[in-house]
Amino acid sequence: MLFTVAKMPHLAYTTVAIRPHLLRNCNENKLRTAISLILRPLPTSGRRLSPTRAILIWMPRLFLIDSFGYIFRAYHARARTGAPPMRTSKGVSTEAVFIFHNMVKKLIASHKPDYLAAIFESTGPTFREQEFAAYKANRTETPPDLLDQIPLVRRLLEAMKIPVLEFPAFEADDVIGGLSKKYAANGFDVVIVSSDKDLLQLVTNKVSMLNPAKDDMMYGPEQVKEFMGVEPSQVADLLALKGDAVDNIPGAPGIGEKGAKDIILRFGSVEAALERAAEVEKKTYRESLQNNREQILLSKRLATVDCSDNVVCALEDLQLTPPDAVALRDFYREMEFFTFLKDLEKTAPQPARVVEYGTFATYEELREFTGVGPVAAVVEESSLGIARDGKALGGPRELAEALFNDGNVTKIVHNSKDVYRNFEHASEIARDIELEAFLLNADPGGCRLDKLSETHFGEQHLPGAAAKADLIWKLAGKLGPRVAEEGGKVAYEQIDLPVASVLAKMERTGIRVDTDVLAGLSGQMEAEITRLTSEIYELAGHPFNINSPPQLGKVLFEEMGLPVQGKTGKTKNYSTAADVLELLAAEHGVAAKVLEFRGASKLKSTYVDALPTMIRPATGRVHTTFNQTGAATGRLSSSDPNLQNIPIRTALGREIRAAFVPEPGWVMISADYSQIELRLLAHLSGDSVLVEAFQNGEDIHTRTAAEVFGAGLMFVTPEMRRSAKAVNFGIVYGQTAFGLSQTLGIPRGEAQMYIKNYFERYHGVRKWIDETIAKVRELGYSTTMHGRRRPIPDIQSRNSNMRGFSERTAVNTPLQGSASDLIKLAMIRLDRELAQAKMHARVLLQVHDELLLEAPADEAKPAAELVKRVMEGVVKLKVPLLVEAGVGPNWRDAK
DNA sequence: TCCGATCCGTAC
DNA sequence: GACGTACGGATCGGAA
Repeated sequence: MLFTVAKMPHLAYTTVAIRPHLLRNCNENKLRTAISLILRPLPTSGRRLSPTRAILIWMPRLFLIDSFGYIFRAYHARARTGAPPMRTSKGVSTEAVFIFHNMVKKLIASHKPDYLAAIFESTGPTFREQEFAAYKANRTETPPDLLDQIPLVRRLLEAMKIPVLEFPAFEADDVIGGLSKKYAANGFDVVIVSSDKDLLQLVTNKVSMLNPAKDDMMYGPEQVKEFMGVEPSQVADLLALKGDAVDNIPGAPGIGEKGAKDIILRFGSVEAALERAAEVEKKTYRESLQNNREQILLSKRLATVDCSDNVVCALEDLQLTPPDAVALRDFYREMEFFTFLKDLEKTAPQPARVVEYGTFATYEELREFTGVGPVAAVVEESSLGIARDGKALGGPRELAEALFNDGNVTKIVHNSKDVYRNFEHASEIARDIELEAFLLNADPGGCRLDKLSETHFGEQHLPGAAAKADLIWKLAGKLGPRVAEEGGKVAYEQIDLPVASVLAKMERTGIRVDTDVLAGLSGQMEAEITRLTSEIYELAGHPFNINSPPQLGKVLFEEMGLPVQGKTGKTKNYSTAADVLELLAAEHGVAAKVLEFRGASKLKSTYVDALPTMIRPATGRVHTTFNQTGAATGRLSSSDPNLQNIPIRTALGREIRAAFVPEPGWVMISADYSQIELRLLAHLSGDSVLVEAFQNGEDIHTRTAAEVFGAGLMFVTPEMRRSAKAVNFGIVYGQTAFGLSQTLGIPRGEAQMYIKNYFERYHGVRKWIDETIAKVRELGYSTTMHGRRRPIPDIQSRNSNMRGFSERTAVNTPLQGSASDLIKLAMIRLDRELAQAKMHARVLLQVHDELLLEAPADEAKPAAELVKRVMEGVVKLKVPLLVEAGVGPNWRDAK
């Protein structure tokens, strides 16, 4: 919390941190005075100082309300006076709610907590009751009319947006103990709001207690000592001896308040007192200590608050937020708290925007609404929702098509691609808040509508199309200005928004799959798998599930005694990953067979058998879904099915690509960028060697081999080129020497040498990497060539693992993300040019650096040339972009 | 019976 | 632990 101390012209602009415990029982005026004493006037001779004010910074403060304890005491305090209980006209008891509400309201007004939570007792037995059946047995039975008010208090807290914490088997005291210890250790000032003296044991320099029942008395360590006569840490010891009637802590018979205090002051603790009981002069005390050892120790356990890290709650959930004015108003009405109702209307004359819901049944009725200005729109299973400015309507889904086809209506949606996909003739959509949210924070998963509602309004939204449309409208108001101010506008307007309709077209088109080819492969693989299965069983001596890594691990490493190469991450099982099996292949034939089994099994289950089930009967083709917000770098992702990971590397896998075929009489065209990320690295870093290599049209891996191994270009062997290729890939991914040594199967020192040589030759790259990391560290986010941003907060982390990860991400994102921007731009232009040229060729898939098209055979040549021209000419870089395009009867052969 | 975690492997 | 970005199948164990 910040506030300005005015009228202190002798002070320069100064920041002071104040811990509340230094200024207990201090109001704002006293605080100002204190500050003026703390700050010394700065010399003003010679120059003017401005601005002349001081800013005080409170440490963040967490208030924990011992809710039930407070309600209970407040209720009985009133009952003792004999005053009539407070009830509504319908006879509902409201007194405790009223008292609690006043307390919380006053607390917020006078202390302005940063974080606040109301703690409740859990239902069910706590560990204290399990240990000592009589615990709290003396406590007055909770009166039923008080009990009935507990749910009302909870509703009040909900309306005030104050989080309620309750955990099974933990008393409120223990929850408070755990939280106060944890957050005090994290630099918070914790204030416990309670009138229970047991809790004074939690007080430290960072934890204080506020007693709202005693004129907001604030207890710090000194006040506790004054009040209790012992240190806060000795409060439990004190209670253990003197006992507590309310909680039915038995204590030491014959030792009362005075005796307990003396004993604790003298010995320091219960344990020490028991140890040295013989030294106690007074006979009753001495004998009580000597004869009641177990009971006293039990008492201490009962009186001690459990401060272990016992509960889980997210800090951000505890942040104090403004109340839900609408819910609060309704609640006040129900409780007949008319004064509060008036206050509420006074302070918030425009009580939270209330949505006016309505319906429409015909397009004419819809038109009345849409004719006025932009609308947020959403299509659900059977309904259409539209909204603007606090008005939201719901109607039949049948009218959605007319709405989206109507070019005169400005539409704002969440996920425009879906609309384009579902409505072929949809007019242009003005805004897509999913993409806006993604451009602001490239968090896959964080852009879903429900997530956005939670993030921006901290609430689950109502179900129903009208409410959803209202939510979209509200979010649009929040996100739009930010995209403009905070960057990402170019990427949004020029790339992500326009590419949505292109992607929708691709999804609608789908791709033809030759099921005969797949059926043939399936049979072939089945035979292979059967053969390998029996061979592996033979070698193992018995059958087992080869697909189960734990079972396979047991067979290989326990039964067959093969050397263990490593353990898996979480479960510490034997690793049976491919690199491990490759090492084992030298030891035992079974490893190679398992590798073969795995390969065939993977291909069969993931692709060969799965793809035919994904064919949509209506079109006879498979229609993937491209996700524009699925990858933090801005890449697309593909799912249901994923057509961006169809095999190509192995011969058998490549056969699967032969099953992707064009329309009869058409051909496949595949066009892919050659080394686009390395070309972008050359462009962005300006490294002279790299730039020159690309300008000269050299083979970049051969060139790198020559540089790293200090050989002439003519003397680079295939082996050297292979190593250099791995180095080049590693650079893009921020590889370490360890990673490279693993990839290449060479000693780490050798890998380190490769990397060292690389950076010596490509020193421009080294410089760019360093500068890129430095920039991300400064800004907190990474950017692509077109201004797409990806937040990378962990780059400041003290954890070197996290920091290293962030640094690699910081280097990789501009490369991967810019490449992704470029191919999306190319797709947008290609779509336009194909239409202008009135060609029938159409884009089917994008696989990061590749576009796959199908075209009538007679269009093959011009279409392939067009694709190549558009992709290569998408931007002008310091190095040329090269696209390799091929035509063929299927995907495999179009290369 | 369903769901999430884990391991593993496919793509760029 | 150690190479960036994804998606998905099989298994397994626990929750419903």
